[in-house]
Amino acid sequence: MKIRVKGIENQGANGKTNSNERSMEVLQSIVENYIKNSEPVGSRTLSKTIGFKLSPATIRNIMSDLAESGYLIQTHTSAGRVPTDKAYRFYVDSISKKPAIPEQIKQKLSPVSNVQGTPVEDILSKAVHLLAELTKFACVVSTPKQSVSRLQRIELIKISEDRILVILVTKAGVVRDKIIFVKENHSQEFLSSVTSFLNEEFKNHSMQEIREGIHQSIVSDRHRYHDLLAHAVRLGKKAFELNQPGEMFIEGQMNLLLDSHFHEQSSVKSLIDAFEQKTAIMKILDESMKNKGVHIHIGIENDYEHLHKCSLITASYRNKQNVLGSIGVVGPTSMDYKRIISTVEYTAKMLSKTISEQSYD
Amino acid sequence: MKIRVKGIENQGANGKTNSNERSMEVLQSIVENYIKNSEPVGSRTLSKTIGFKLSPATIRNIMSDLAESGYLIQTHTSAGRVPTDKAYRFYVDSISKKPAIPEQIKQKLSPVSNVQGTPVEDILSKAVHLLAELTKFACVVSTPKQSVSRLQRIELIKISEDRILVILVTKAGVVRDKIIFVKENHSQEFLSSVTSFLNEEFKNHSMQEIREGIHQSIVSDRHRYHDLLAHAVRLGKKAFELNQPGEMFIEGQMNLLLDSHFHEQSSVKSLIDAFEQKTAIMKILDESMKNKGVHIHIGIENDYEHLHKCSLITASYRNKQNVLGSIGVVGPTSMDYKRIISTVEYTAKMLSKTISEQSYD
DNA sequence: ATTAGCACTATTCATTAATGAGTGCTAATA
DNA sequence: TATTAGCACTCATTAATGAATAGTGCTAAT
Repeated sequence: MKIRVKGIENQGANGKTNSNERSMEVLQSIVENYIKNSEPVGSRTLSKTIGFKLSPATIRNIMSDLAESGYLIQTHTSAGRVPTDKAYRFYVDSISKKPAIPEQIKQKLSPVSNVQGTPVEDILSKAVHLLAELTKFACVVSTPKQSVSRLQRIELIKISEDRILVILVTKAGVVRDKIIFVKENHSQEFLSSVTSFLNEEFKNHSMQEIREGIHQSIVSDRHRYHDLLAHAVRLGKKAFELNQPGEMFIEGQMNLLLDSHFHEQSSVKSLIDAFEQKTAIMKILDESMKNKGVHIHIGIENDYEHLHKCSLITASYRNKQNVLGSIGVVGPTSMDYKRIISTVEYTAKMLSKTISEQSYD
Repeated sequence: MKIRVKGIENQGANGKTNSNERSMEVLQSIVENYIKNSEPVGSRTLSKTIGFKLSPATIRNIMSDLAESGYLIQTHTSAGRVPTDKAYRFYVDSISKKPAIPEQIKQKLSPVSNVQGTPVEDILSKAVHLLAELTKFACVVSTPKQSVSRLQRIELIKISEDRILVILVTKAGVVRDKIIFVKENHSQEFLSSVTSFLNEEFKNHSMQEIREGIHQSIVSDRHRYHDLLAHAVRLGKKAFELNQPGEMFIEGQMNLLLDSHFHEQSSVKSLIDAFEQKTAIMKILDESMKNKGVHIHIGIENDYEHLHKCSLITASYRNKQNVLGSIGVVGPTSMDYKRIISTVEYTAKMLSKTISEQSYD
């Protein structure tokens, strides 16, 4: 019985590097073929596509090994083979040089940077919309995290006897407004002094810091603010209380339903669930903010079960100071990784550039 | 040859009201049956469901007439018959008493009214989300039209040398912010005087009025504001310039794809297009603001071709003063009209109530 | 005016058989 | 010894067939 190299992972175990390199090339070809045609790829077809360098029989042997090591599966005996998530992972990791961004894509995305005085939300919405159009998959973007944003300016505006409008402008250029209810009927003059106190005290601090430090900081300044204090503490606390759980814009969900991989009823339901229950995707976007570069989650690698048939490609965007949020694509595991990865990367870059220019630093 | 009453429209033409009433009842039964089962309904089935009051043969005759008058079509010779859009229109128009809102629906929608100090956008988003959950179709809501909203308060805040943050608070409680760019480096004091001038002058006026009257109004007050004037005009113009084209929130698009009526590839594409190209739906929502009550657009009645297989049920919402926007459902023409109509109506009512309570009147 | 009866039609469903793409194994080959 | 050709085998897909079914339209009877 012949001894065959079983997997790509035990490379070098027996010096048969040659054979292993070939296996890798074959696997790459299979993945690319499947990505292109969405059909199980057989030995003969493959032999053709790689230019008859190997005969179908040889390829069969290699494929057999790859199947045994979990890179390929057969849907049934007489069918070709289909890459597993493990194969996609290998494929993605083996991508060395990213393709250049086609001029067409650059052009399509140029509206993202043609903005002046546009709220950050609108820029995000525009970007995610274009990304969906380009990739033909579902795309998501998370709005800047409140906790890390740094304060540029706060404003308290009395709009009725018991209501005060709070405007928070962050360094990133995000404007958040909310209305707080108060029992006391403060005068606008009083609010103005609280406003200027808060601005003086907390400008350039992150919301997180402010929330943690507000009580203490005000107390230490007691001598300067006398009776203003009690109210200022109360108002400030309410004003900086974070009420938004972190939003997410979604675009092009329906694109996924044109994709042949999601034609079954159950898949559709999974997808609906995944987008309804935004938390899972949100978590992945949040995770993606922790490290630089593009993040790739392939099928089963996702914790959330309903995303097991999807891959997510995400990248964070930032301004000069902070990482603000993430943008990403949700598509079938058999997506064209090279193209999608570079598109997401480019989009995130554009987004960062645009938002940085709008930031107050 | 027998002379038959051909359609429901020529009622009374020959005094055979009896026969006509029966035709109407049959048609209603057919529509309800089809709505329920999504399957062509045949004479025997129908005879059963109406309790054998009429024999299948009689029903066949009636159905034949109805088909000839364009209320029913057959997909093929040996199949039952399916209602046309004309039939749905007749059915909808013949609904006399609306069903009471089930307690369950009331309960589900109660979160809409449990809000205090929530931005109107969030209320709308919540409402449309719940509506989608209840109806299992796609739902849309338009944000309050800027032009009809009346000013509660404007605020100009200097946030950098060349940028001014404009906050517009409307009577309905909508807060709009935008950043305008200026060449002159105005002081905050100066901005404050412009602010109080604008507030004094334009409070309670609609944005429309303000935009039209700003130049004239300021000019007539020339004596009071001297050199403030030129700048105030410029700033005010920029501030009230409407830049948002009117937004729309969409929820539950994907629900439609679980519906058997949209299973064909072409239908799906149509839907994607309809939701991508928001203008068509937006137009219908806008239209719906002009008249009170629930509006119903059935299939072919829609101008936009991609909506020919959909029906839209819309209703406007308002505060005490103005009609603000509309909320609606997009579903298959064979939707359960009674249920959907009353649900939309109830949701719009809740929305109006909630928003009115938040308004500054 | 209504209904029963019957001939007719078209879909749907299960069965069957032919086709074909693909595999695995073995023996021949370079 | 690695590669390849050849062959038997498997199983999905497709088309063809026929029975069952749900429906219609017409005519004659009630």
